[in-house]
Amino acid sequence: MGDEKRLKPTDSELMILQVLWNSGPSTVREVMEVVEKEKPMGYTTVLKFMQIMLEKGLLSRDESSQKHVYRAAVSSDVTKHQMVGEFMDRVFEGSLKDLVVGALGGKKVTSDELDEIRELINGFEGKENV
Amino acid sequence: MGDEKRLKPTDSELMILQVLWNSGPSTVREVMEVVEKEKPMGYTTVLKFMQIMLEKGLLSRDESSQKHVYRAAVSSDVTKHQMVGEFMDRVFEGSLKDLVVGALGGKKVTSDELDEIRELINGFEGKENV
DNA sequence: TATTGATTACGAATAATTTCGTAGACATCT
DNA sequence: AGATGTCTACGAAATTATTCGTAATCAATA
Repeated sequence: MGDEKRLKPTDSELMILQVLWNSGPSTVREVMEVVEKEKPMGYTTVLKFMQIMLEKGLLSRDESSQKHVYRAAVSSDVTKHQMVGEFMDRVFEGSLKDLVVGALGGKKVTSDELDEIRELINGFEGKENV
Repeated sequence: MGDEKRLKPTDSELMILQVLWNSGPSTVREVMEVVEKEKPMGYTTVLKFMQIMLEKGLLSRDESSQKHVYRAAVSSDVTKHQMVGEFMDRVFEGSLKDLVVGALGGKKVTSDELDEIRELINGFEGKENV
């Protein structure tokens, strides 16, 4: 069953994953062009990260062309779920409620957002246990 | 108004803050004894962190006794709120809804927890703006 | 085939974080 | 006073993350 690997992508690694999740399989240059808008970063820097991520198993690549095409080897859903789980443990001692309080606290939230979340919660009711 | 300082306590710094938030003002040894249960760490390591945090303004201390007594200089609420804000931006591109989906996703959640959160959301209704 | 342009591979510099050894200060107890 | 134990200060090693320069490779093309 499930492999309990604990991924903890660094900030830079996460940025790259986000691009691949959003845009699908891409070359280093394509990733770099998107990343650069957010955070200026040389081509070889991005390349290096992606090579490291390949070794770690965060990415896979197609080398059939001279321009290697990378793709995320971990899913957005699973990775983000793991990350929020870790974060919740670390910052809110595992309390989902406190996480939500923290996210809402002091902030202006539109009632549309609240509605959306309410729906989510309701949609979850009933399937608490696998 | 408001100082827009972006705190980003490291993992170790957060652990120390958590102890001080939970236990109140404490000596290095007291903090160390709590921290150690979670993560083995030498006395001088904890001391060093607390000295660094003092410089950064995360802690303040009372030096009137030979055993310095440290206290958190940043509030739990504000710090955690900032942290979850940053996290939400970084991982979920700012979407509160996606954060909640991520936290719930694939997980077993008790209906008590769901109830709590529903209440929270309801309690928030109405005061969306300031 | 030589030149140009883009790519990957590699190694290493820099920076940030974590870790701890050692020295000196201070109090307590013989 | 001298020995012991606990404390702080300081510096620096070790580790992890970020950054990029340089060389080698490959393809298109002049």
